[in-house]
Amino acid sequence: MRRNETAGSRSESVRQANLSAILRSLHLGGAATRSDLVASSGLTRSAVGALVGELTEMGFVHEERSASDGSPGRPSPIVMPTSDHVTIAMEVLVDSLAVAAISLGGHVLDHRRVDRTRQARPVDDTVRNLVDLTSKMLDELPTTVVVHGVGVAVAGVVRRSDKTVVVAPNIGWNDVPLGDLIRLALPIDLPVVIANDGDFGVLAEVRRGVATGMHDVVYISGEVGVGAGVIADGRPLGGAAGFAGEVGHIPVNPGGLACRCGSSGCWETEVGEEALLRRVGRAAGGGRAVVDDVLASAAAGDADVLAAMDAHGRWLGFGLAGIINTFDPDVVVLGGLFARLFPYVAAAMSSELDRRVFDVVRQQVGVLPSGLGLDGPLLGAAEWAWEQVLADPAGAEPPLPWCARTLIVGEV
Amino acid sequence: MRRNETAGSRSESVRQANLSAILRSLHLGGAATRSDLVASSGLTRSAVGALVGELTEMGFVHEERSASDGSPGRPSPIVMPTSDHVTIAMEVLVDSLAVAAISLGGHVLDHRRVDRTRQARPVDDTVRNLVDLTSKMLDELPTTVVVHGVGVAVAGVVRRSDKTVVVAPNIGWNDVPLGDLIRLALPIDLPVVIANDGDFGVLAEVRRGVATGMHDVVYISGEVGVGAGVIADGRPLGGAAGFAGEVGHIPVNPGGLACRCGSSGCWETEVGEEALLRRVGRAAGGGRAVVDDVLASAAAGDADVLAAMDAHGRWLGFGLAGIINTFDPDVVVLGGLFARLFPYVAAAMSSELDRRVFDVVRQQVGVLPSGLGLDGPLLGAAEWAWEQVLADPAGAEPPLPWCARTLIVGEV
DNA sequence: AAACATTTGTTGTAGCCTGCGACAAACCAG
DNA sequence: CTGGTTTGTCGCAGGCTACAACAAATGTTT
Repeated sequence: MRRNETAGSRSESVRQANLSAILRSLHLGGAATRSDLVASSGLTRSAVGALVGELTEMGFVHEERSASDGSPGRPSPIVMPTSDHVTIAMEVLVDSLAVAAISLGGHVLDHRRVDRTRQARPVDDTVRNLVDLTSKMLDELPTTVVVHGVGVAVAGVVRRSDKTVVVAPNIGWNDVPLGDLIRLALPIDLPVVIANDGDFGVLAEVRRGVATGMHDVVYISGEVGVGAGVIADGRPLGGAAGFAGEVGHIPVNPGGLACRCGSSGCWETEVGEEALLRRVGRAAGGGRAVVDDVLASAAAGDADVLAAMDAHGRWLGFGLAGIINTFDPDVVVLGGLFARLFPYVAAAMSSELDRRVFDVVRQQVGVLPSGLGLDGPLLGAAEWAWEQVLADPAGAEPPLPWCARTLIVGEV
Repeated sequence: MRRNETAGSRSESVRQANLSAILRSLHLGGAATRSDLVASSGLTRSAVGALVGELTEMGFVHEERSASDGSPGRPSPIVMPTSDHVTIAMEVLVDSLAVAAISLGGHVLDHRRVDRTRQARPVDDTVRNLVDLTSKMLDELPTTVVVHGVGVAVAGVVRRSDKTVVVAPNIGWNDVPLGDLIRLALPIDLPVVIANDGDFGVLAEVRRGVATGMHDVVYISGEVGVGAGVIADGRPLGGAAGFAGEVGHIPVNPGGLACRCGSSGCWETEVGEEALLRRVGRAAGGGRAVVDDVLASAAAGDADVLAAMDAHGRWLGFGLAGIINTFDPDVVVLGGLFARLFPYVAAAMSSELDRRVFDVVRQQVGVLPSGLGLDGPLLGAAEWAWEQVLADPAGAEPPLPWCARTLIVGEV
C-alpha cells in the first residue's frame, strides 16, 4: 500500500521540529539571547539549552557573553549564527549573471555580477561562467566556509519539479535541465534548487524586504518578461509542476497585440519592457541603457514620456486589480522594471486599483516598490537553499568544507 | 515578547498528529482494517492499536470482525467511522436554502433544500429558516447523534477572518456577521465556519469529487456571480482576510460593460448568468427557470443559442487561461452554472485555452465539470467543519448530543 | 564591602509517546 | 489436529520535553 502522506510522527520529529524552530528563528530574526529563545519558542530553559548545544556542536551557532544591559539577574548569553555556513545563490538574467554567498542569518558575504550582452547563449557557457564565478568567490572566503546548497534564479519559465528551464526566450533556451547541469558542474555535490526570478523575489521580500513577516504576498517581477512570485498563507505557491505565477500571460485585452507566447492580448504585451518602449516611441531590444534613458527623461519632466508612463500605469493597475482580487494579499511588491517605474506610474495605477479592486480589499492592500533592487531574487534563491537546511538541521549530512573540493576532484 | 508562530513541540503534539492522521485517513478513505492503517501510517501495530482504542473510546470509530477473505492469518478487524458524529452544513443561495447532516466519512445522513424567490431578504428570517430546518432535520436523526460544528456556504463575498458576509448583492446583504448570528441562534454552542460557495466547492471536489486527492485545484463557481475556490499545495487559498478567489472581478475587457462591483470589464460581465441571457436575448433576473429553458433550446439544437454558447465559451476560455497560467493547477473544476453549460461551451473554451495557456501547462491541466451538482458546496462546508475536528480529535471538548439541547435551552 | 533580590543556566527525575521483540490469538491448508 | 501465517497485545527501552531544585552571575541595598 502506498504510504500515506500524513504518516505517523515519532519522538524524533519533535526534536527535529524544535531544532528547526530555533535555527529558523535565528536565521530570520538574527542573534538572540537564550532567554529570548525560551520566550519566543515556548520551550523550557532546559530544552532550549540542549537544542542550542546541539546547534553549537554542528557549527551553526556560537554563544557570546552578552553586554551588561543594566538589569539585574544572571545575563543570558547571546546565540548568534556563525559566518562559516553559507548557501550559494546564482542568477541568470538576459543581460547579466550573478552569484552570491549568503550566510546563516542572511548576510551577504560576497556578491559578484557580470554584465553580458543580450543574445542567445549556449547553456554550457553559462554554466561554466556561473561555476567559475562561484569558485573564485569561495576561494576568497575563509577556508572554514561550509556550503550547504545552491539556489538558482532564472529569467524564464521553470518547471521546478525537474529543475528544468522550459523556455527562456531571450537567452534562447528550451527544455534545459539547468539544475542538474549546475549540480554536475560543481566540484562538490550539493543540492540545487531552481525557480524563476519571481518565485525567489517574493521570498526575498518576505524574509528581508518590504513584506517581512507577512503571510500573503504577491511579487511582480518584470525585466523583459513579466512574472510573479506568490506567498500564500506563508508558503510559496508552486502549482502542479511549479509553473504557477506566469501572470504575464493573463489575457487582459481581447483586441491586444500578439505575444511571444503564441497568444495575444497578454498582460505582458501591455506592461512589459517592450510595451513601455513602444509607448515612448523607442525601438525594442536596446537593453537596460535605453530604459535608463527613458527614466531620465521622465525625471526631467518630458511630457510625452510622462503621458506614456501614465498609460503604462493604467495597464499595470488593470492587470494588478485582477491579481489582487484573486489573491487578496497583504501587499503587492513591484520588483525589477516596475520598481524603477514606480514613481511615474503609481498615480495612474492606483486610480485603476481604486476603481477595480473590491473596496474592502483595496483598503488593506499595500502596493509598494521593492527595496532590494536587482539583487532581490538572488537573496531569495539563497533563502530557499537555506530552507532545506532549516527544515531539518540535523538531517542532512554535514557537507565538506569548500576547501576540501580539490581532494575530491583529484580523486575522480 | 510575541510568542513565535513556529513554537516548540512536545510529546503530546506527536500523539495529536498521529490521532489526526488516523482519523483523517478513515474520514477520507473510508473504513480500513487495522493492518491497512499500520501500512498507510507507517506506525507500529501497537501504536495503531492504542490510537484506534482512543478513537473508539471517544466514539468516533468502532471495530467489526472482518469477513474472511480467504487469506491465511489472523483477520484484522475493520475500523469504521460511526454514524453518530456529524457536522452540519448550511448553504445560502440567492434562490434556495439548504442544510445537511454529514457524518464522519462523508456520508450525507440527511439533506434538505427549500427554494425561495430571488429577492432581498432580512437576515434574521434567513437565520431562523436555517436553524428551523436544521432542528427538524436533527430531530429525525437518532438521539445519539453528536454535532461537532457548522459550515455555512454563502453566495457572496465573505470575510472569513470575522465570519462576515461583506456583500451578497442579490440577497441584499452588506456587512452581515452571519457566522455569529447563526452561532447565537443555535440551541447549543457550536463552532461555525463560513466561506463562499467557491471556497467550499473546491474542498468538496478535492475530497469527494472529480479532483479527489489532487493538490492543486481551481473550482469556478458561477450562479449569479462568479467566484473561485482554490486549493494550492493541498491547502485552501484564503488570502490576507479571506477574500481570495474573487476571480469574477478580474478585468478582462478594457472596453467592457459596467459591473455591479463598480468596475467595468470584469470577467463576470462576460461569463456570468446575466451575460449568457444577454447573448441569447433574454431578460435578466428570471432565475433558474430561464436558464433551464436556454439549456433546453441548446439541447434541441437552436442555432442562435448554440452560437451564443460558443461566444460564452470563448470568454470562459479567455479568463480561464489567465487563471490557469497563474495557478498551474492539476485540474480546473467548473461548478454551478458552468457545469450545466459545459457540453455547449467546451469546444470554444478549449480552443481559447489551447491558444492562450502555456503549452507545457495546457498538456497536463484538466478542465472538467463538477459531478457533485448543486450540493457540492454543501458537502464542502461540512468537510471544512470536520476539518476542525480532524486537526485535533482529542482537543475539542466532546460536544453534547443534540437531544440534550432542550435542557440547555430550558436553563436559560 | 557584604547581604539580598533577580534572572538565568544546569542537572536530575518524571511523564508521555512510539519502537521493538516476544507471546498469544485467529485464521487457512493439509 | 497440526503447522504456517498474519495480527493484536503486553512489557520494556529509548527519545524527548516538563518540572523542580540548585547553582551561577549580575544589580541593588545597607
